Amino acid sequence: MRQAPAQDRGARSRDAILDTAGELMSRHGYAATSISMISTACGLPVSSIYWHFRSKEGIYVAVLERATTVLLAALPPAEVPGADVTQRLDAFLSNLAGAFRQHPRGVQLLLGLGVVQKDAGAAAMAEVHRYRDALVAWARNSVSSVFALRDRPEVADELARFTLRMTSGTAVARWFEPDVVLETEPLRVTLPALAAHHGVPVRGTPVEGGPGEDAPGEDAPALGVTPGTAP
Amino acid sequence: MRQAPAQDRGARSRDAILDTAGELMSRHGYAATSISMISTACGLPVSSIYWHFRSKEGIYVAVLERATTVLLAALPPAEVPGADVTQRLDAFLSNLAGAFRQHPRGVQLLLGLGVVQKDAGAAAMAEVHRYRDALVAWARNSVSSVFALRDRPEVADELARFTLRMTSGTAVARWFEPDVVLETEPLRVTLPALAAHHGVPVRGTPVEGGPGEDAPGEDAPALGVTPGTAP
DNA sequence: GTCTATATCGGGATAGAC
DNA sequence: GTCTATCCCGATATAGAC
Repeated sequence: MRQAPAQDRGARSRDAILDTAGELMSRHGYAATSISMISTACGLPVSSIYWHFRSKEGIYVAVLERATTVLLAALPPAEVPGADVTQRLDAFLSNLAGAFRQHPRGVQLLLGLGVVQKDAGAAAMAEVHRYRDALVAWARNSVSSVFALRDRPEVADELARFTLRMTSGTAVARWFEPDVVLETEPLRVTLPALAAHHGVPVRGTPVEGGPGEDAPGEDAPALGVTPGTAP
Repeated sequence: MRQAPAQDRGARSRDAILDTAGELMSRHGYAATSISMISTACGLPVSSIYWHFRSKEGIYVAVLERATTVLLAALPPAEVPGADVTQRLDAFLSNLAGAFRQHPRGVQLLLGLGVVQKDAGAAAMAEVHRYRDALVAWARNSVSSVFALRDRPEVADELARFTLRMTSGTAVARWFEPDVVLETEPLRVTLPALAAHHGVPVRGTPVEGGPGEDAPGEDAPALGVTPGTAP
């Protein structure tokens, strides 16, 4: 039987195409990434690419789909195990930063960088919206769990938007300085401040409720990053 | 003398080209914006565009240059008149949000959205870096003035980066929801929190110092946008 | 499933009349 | 300064042998 090896080779080619396409599209954007670039980068001829995918838009959709799968697998869905708010927040931010560090291209693609409006067809844009919304929902559920905001959906929404905008901005900065990572410390400070500003009780943060500790501390709580972010 | 009208017409054509090119490039990105799109959008034939500008890259550089001029004119350079930290912060954020609201395309272009890496040539990328750096410098000087950080340049740098990343993220969000504006309230809350976290004394913010007012006010101070932004 | 070869179209850029 | 007409190349996509 030679069918199995052939199928295997096809699947590996498909993966290779998606790998290089994701790399190139996240770096150059959808419009600036040509099929020939993908072809020369991954070694396979153009028509093989068209055998695996109907069109350029099809490649893009497939890249998005796989990036979503990988990324959502890397993001524990809003369980946030810690008992303390600070611990849960650290776990959440650690997950976010870990995903950003390990799958930066996926983050860039899912946040919609790389496409601008009608570059791609309507179907592709709809997919981008879907995946982007999925990320937003994950962030909203996570912060809702971190700060116990079941009855304050507006606050959860604002905190999630705030977090994702910082993430987007950092992804943009990565275009110019590839070494940039998502800094968790500013978010660890500002998210509780935002929550407190909306009247959400937050323990261990500089809010007027508990005057016992006046100094927030120069050093962060030094909670170790949660292991297990890398599957 | 017919020279004056002719020159005037040429200058107006040049402006029209830059207007439409800036609009299209900020919406579709550099690579996805074609000369023919610009031609049909502004009415002038392709060769007229090439008479005014050497190449597509030349158009892009000119668009960036003009956006920088307009934007930096709309941003009072780090004077920040208020006596109180809160007042100065409000003025700063009001200026930033006003510029974002009135020149969103310029902000998008200067922040580097619309180009991804080597889309344009090396010269254009260098220009993007220059202009982006100018924006960063403006933000750093502004926050330095707001929080009196002459002797804490590191803190000024972090606050400026934080602010511009939020701005970048908001600009990205504008691709998907064109109505999105730069929200000043989260920044008004989080910037003092970040400053306080670094040991910078901040008066009138929800830090343990002054518990008199806990609510900074739901409504914005309604500081008028600076006039004279549109020449 | 993979390759060579090719059709077709649109992009950037130029020539030269007016 | 503006227009028409054109060159050249690269991009998407397809045909058909292997």
